[in-house]
Amino acid sequence: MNHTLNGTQAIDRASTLLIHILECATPPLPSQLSRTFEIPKSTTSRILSALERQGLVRRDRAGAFVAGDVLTAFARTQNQDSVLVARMHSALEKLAHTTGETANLAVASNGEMKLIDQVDGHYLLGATNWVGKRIPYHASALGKILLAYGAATIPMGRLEKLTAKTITSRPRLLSELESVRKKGYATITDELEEGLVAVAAPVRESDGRVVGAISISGPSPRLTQRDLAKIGEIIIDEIHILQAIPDGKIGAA
Amino acid sequence: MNHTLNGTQAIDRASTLLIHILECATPPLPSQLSRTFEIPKSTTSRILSALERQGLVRRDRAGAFVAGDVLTAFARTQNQDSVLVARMHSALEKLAHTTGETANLAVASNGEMKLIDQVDGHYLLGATNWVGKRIPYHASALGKILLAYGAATIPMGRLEKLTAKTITSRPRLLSELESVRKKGYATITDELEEGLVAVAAPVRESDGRVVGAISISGPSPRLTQRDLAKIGEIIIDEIHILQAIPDGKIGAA
DNA sequence: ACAGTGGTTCCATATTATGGAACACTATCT
DNA sequence: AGATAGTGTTCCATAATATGGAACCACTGT
Repeated sequence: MNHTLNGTQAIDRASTLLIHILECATPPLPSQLSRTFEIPKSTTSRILSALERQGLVRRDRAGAFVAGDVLTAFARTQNQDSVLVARMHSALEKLAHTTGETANLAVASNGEMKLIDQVDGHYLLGATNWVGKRIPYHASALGKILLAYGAATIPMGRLEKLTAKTITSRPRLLSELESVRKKGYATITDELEEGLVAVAAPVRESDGRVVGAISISGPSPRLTQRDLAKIGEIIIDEIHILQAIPDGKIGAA
Repeated sequence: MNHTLNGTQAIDRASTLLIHILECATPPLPSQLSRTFEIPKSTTSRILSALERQGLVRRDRAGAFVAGDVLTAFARTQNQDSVLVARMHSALEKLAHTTGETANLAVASNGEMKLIDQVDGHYLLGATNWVGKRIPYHASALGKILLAYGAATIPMGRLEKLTAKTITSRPRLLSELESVRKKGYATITDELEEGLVAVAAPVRESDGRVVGAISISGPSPRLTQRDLAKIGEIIIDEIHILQAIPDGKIGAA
């Protein structure tokens, strides 16, 4: 009975059960899981015990399985974005309006950058919708900010070369980050995509921690290096104004 | 070389890797995982491929591992609470003020009820902090509401008997839910804890879907059945008033 | 009291996961 | 350029490990 070609029957079964538990609206009992996936009672029980021991699943009062603490904790870390979006959206709008270019808000999320809000400028040629896209740290203005201020760490492994101008050497990236910290803003020129330039500045939590970044990006013919520098300062000012407003803690759990 | 006493080496190793990936700030490469957990390269690679195939993990551009789509989707479903808390907090405050008793807000979350906000009344004897506590559907007023209006489904397995008065028979629970729908509110009397009574009413999304419930609870000597009925109506009114206010969509991603 | 359902533990069995070796690829150093 | 070190994947013989039937408890509801 060679079901799977590769040697991962146990892990495949465990994963299937785990995923089903996560996606199921009403927590399944061991017996149901056993029947649904045609895995013998005893095996099902053993797998679930293992997952439970690791904290990936948990039993509710009735013995049915729900997501475990490890996963709920993970979920919490993922979704602290909406507050930031709400707080910064007006800044994005104002920046997009005054510059005419596209404004973006990004946060560092588990290794990759997450773009969580965008306001388009009034030009026809401009950045397309980036929200949800995955963009590498080292080739974007937003990413350089997050790296420079410790909101993210330089990823392991190769630094992917996206264009001829992309920074792929670690020493060069480090010195670039140093200069970002000196200026207070970060720029890219053709490093992410040919003809695309951008400038970004940090968004801070009330305790000073950098938790995100805001950028303005557009085509290089329209934005000179001088423009970028000027816009960099404008972004910084705009964020400062917003952050002067005290915001009480919202929400409970 | 019998490492584990139970027969779950593969699952244990896979879980360990998965959890490490979720908790790691910077995504680990296969080689690092292999070294950290002293699992041979080949085995590590095979396990990671299996997890990737299932969508539990994903590779970033550099080949390092981050949480997969299944898990990020799960995270999204978990945290849509904060909006509701923000919208309903003032209602809780008003209810706690007018009744003097403790007000709670709950949502249905993956099988178990999640209490996400609470405002205490002015009595010294009252409900303690419930936020974060896990309370079964069938023995709480909030839970009965969520069940009655389809925001949650009756859990599989036994209905735990918490006190002598807890409803533990499924037919009885069904008829109770029927009567809840007739009245528009739900009550409990000594069913969750001896001497504790509560009344709850549904919170609806703009499309009419019930997504949560608000309750008032206190000691039975202070709240008669008549009081509960009256408060039930008050809660319903209060929620109606708030929900008349239109709320624009917030946030982007 | 008894049948029925659900869950866990046990243990002999062989299926399945294991890990060393060989291979392929890329960047860094000389 | 050529050499080297570090990484990731595939292959395959081996035995360690996961498997699942059966026995055993525990609990309801009839």
